[in-house]
Amino acid sequence: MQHFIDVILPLPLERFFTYTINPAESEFLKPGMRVAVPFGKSKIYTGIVHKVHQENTATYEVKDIEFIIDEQPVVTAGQLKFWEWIASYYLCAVGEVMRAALPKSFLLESETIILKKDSGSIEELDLDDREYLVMEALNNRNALKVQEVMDILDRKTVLPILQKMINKDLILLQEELYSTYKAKKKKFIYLHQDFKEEDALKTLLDTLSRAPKQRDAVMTLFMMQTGATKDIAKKDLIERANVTSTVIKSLINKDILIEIEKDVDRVKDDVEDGQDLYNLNEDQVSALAQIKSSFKINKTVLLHGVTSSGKTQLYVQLIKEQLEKGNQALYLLPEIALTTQLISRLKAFFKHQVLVYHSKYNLNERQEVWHHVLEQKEPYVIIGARSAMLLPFQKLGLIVIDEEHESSFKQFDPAPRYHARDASIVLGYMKKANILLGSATPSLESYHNASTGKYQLVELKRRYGNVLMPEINMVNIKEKHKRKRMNGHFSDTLIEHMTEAFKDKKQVILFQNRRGYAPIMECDTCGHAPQCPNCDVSLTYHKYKGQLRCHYCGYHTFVPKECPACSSTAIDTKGFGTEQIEQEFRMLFPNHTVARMDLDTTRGKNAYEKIINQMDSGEIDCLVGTQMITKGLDFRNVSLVGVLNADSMLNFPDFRAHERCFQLLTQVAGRAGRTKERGKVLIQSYNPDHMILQQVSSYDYGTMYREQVEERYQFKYPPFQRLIKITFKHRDYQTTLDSSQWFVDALNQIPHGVVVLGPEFPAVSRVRNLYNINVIIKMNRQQKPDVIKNYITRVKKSFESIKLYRSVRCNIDVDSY
DNA sequence: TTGGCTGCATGA
DNA sequence: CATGCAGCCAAA
Repeated sequence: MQHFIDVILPLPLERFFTYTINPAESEFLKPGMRVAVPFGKSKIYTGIVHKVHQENTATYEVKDIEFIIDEQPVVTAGQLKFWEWIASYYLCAVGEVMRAALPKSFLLESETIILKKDSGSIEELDLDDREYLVMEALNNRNALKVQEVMDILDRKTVLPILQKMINKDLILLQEELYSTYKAKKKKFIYLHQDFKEEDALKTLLDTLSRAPKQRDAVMTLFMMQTGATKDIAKKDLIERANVTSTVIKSLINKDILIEIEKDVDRVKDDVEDGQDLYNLNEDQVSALAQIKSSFKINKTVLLHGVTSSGKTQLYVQLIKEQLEKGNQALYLLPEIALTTQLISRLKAFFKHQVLVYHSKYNLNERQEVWHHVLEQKEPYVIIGARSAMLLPFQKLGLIVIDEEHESSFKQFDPAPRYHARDASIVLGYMKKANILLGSATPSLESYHNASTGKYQLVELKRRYGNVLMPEINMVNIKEKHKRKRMNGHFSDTLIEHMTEAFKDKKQVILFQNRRGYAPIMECDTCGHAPQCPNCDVSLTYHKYKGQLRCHYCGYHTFVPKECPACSSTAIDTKGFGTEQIEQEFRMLFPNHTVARMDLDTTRGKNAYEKIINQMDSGEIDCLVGTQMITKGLDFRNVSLVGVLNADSMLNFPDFRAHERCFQLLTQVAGRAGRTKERGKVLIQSYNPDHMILQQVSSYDYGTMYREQVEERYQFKYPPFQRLIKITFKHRDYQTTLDSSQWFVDALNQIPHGVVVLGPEFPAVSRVRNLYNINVIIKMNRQQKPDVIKNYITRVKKSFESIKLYRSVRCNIDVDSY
């Protein structure tokens, strides 16, 4: 009997691929193991075994697998099921989910290596120019990758040349599989066997009396060893004994000390001891009880707690109980809220039971976390951004989704375009885990689910320690302009309050949801505004760098001295961003320090942390930032938050604009006065009477919810309807338009009256030289999503078989937020 | 997604 | 006719 396996490959292909294996392999291989398989003419990929079977239905010649990578499955059966759910719900290939789920280091890559065969002098050989170049390069480096040959010869098709060279017996190809994973090594120091006895040690110390530093080192090592359970790291020894590494080295040379390099487990390394998380207050105790009773009947809970009401403490309690039961817990946060502040607090509480998983962590660390979760030697709490839900959970008891309203839980590009909140709720059902959503400003969807009884709503209405919610006041800048009370973009009221705050040695946060100096630079004479050559947007002026930048594609040029259209030198800017606010601040408050926090200033690896630390230590008086500052930052000494212009957020052409604006402003406001004294928030706006702003200032989530939900109902938006967005991209305008129109026409033949909107150009209709067109499909809750999704998939398949439209890229985004 | 194959335009 | 490039299609 023949044996086969079906394999998932990390490619955007619909199908599994079948390979032959021998009976022993068939015995050994289990779903979830990795195998290296040949695919295509020359490639080797890492695949995941999906199924081991004996059914030969193939009409083609089935290939053998290359080799087996794992002893044990690295992917659980539960994960495979979950992957398939994601693929079918979000309309993508399982392979794409696999690629998103596995740490990159799990995917071995084949790279064809070219080796030099004959060591004879190249001058003697009969070579043409290209062969000569390749041979010369091989003489210098003796191994080349195909990619490097392409670079050397500056052309794409090198394989025929290489083939010829193989035929001439000049080179050989080596298919090499390699893993990029390298365990972190650490050097440890041990005392040589001979000196373990006390007498021997004494004699040794005597002989070292003329080398006091070496003597110290040995003494210190001996002291560190006594009573210690762990091995002594070289670094620690050097530090403790206060000697240089040369001292250690000479001791090693004398065979007195031994140095051994060992793999250390990054994850378990270095946990600092810390304090307990404080006790719960009355409100929290009752909220906790409510949550637990809902969990008993397997109901998902939405925890609506005002900013700084101590939601985290509840999470910690619930997580603790799970860990005590020996379960795993998953704590999802938006990327940006995963600060060291929070992680170190949790590490202090849960010690080594905390695992952190997000994109800032390097591959090796992610691989280690994966193995820890899989092997579950201990109950762990995994704190992570959206991709953490793809870990190989075993006994998952609890999923906490904090800041559940955050749109960054949704992955946009590339596929799978999943929403981590929604998908992890499904994961929770599959794993029979309790689910807790938390937010100070819940998304309308979740709140709607709570009010229809699908979720249980639990509220925390007071701040921890009974600190009052900050007082929010509006500043009408239309008025202020009229009365000439504006100083740049600062109203007199804002300046007054800032001065006061600084007098009390308090800090201030200023919020402007736009980076750069000014979003538009415009010629006063002819009105010409420099545009991005690749995208359909104006370039943003960055004064500090003297550049005009495109925020969509990263294009940048120098600022023109005169208008490129009419040569006038009267060039002005429109609008303002964080950079301009920072500059105006320096003029207004020359004696106070300011820092800016936005995408531009947090590029570097630790830049973000650095700003937070400076803010914490009080080095900075004022922090100017974009929405980056709204997420989970906990500064104790901020008494005032200023929003420079709330209007830009209200006038966004998106059905979620008002909800977002409410959430954003409420969250920024929450940064003020987190301890004892009541904080203040000033919101500058041209429309201070706008509903949303009024609701923000009175903390009226309820009214906001009711009004918005009514609008959503009226205009057929979520949570009443499901949205699927299809985006078409192509460098040619007409092709994009035609192709999307074709798609719409095909979709309109869906029988059950699904609403298809578009083709529609988005606000920015061209990005990176590609035209973008959206088509939106709306379906109501009665319609079967599976049926419609199947139909969409069918339409997409026929779309892709049209020659004319083949080069149009077509992305399907289910529940596009 | 990748690579190779096909077909076509280009150039000596 | 060789070379180069674009578009198409299979991959197990």
